[in-house]
Amino acid sequence: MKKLISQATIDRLPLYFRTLRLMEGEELQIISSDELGRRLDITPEQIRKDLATFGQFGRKGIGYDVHDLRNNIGNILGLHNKWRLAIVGVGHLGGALANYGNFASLGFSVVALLDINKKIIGKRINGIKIENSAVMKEIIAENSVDIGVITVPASEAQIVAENLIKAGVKGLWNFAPIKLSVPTNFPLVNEDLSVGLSALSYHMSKN
Amino acid sequence: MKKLISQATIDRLPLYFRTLRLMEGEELQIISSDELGRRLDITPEQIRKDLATFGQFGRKGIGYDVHDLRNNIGNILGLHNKWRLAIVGVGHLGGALANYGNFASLGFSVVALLDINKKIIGKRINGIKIENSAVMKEIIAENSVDIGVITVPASEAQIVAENLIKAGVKGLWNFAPIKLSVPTNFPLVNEDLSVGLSALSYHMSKN
DNA sequence: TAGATTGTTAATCGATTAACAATC
DNA sequence: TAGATTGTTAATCGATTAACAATC
Repeated sequence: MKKLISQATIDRLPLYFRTLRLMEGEELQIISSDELGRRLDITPEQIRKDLATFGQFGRKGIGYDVHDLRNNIGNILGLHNKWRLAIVGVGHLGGALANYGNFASLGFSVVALLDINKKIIGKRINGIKIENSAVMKEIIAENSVDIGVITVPASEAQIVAENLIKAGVKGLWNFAPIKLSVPTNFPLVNEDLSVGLSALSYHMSKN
Repeated sequence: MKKLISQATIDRLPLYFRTLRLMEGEELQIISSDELGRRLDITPEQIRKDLATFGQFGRKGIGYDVHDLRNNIGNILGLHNKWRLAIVGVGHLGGALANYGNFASLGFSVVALLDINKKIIGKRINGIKIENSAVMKEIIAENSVDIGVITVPASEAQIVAENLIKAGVKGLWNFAPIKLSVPTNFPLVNEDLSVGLSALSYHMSKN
């Protein structure tokens, strides 16, 4: 009987993780749910409830050990896994992600780049050679890729997703603005920039 | 007495909008909530409920006119506004967004680029000159900028946000991984890529 | 008319908030 | 001890799902 954990809770954990890391940098030893909540504009009750989903990490009357809690949340999120990414579609966005430094500190590294554009195949970004998508299966296997990053046009995204799954990736990070069909429970996260931008437009229009 | 509309509903509207646009391309005239739901993996009840929040757009026994509904949703989202964007921080991500074509079709256009790096000030991306962030106020005013896009490092994001608001932007689209403090109800949308990536890590770790 | 489909009310489900005993 | 703070149960709130009358 699997306990179901809400997506809202899972999406807050990275915020806690990041803030705790900042606090470690500030040499803070102990933190209360109250202070953590103040920094993130999240109620302390919400934080305690989220953490209680996974165990008991604090001490009554005291608070949470910053380092321990950061470690525990990192483990819950699986950030110790050193995930290996392949980016499919090395256009502007794919190229930007290949260069983006923020993921490395969370344990993610880009190990392969794939495209179908002959003009850029063979070029290198950050030392990584852009390979032909036609040999995706081999590249994914050779580089032990865990996560496929989809930054191709929407029209190509579904077939790329299927090929990545066939090639053996364990999860997909999709930037193409389209609903992908994947096997039930296959790990997939969509980063749909136009949703956020449209929501911003909505809120601005009301004012 | 303002009726409160859930963020979940607002975030689904862009999905409806996009799908309806595809359907227009397919020359579809009429669509049911059932068919629209099938394409997006959303229940037809949910779709009807979302739409009912804003009015009555369908015909009983018939369905929705694809073109009309697309237009209505576009109006609700404020996509007729031709929003003008300024990107602050022209690194890899900022540069990628400056080149990104998907927004233009939704009515957003990038009209200004700002950075503090002397090495890139004066260069052009897509014909737009990178200006010095020191003259932000003037650039924002001259170009009638509506939306500030924050793609600077997290350490700079708060001050950039404050400067953009002072300069007169009406909304912020923030890519820096940090909680920004802005005036109550000031339109702000966060695109925190590390949240999605961490959630993906979580789901992959469970398997 | 019979079948299809919306718009809306009612029922259910799930997430957040409040309250508080335990305990440092 | 008194004050602080967690972990957890109960209460509330809000969002989704179900049901169905209206109607094309």
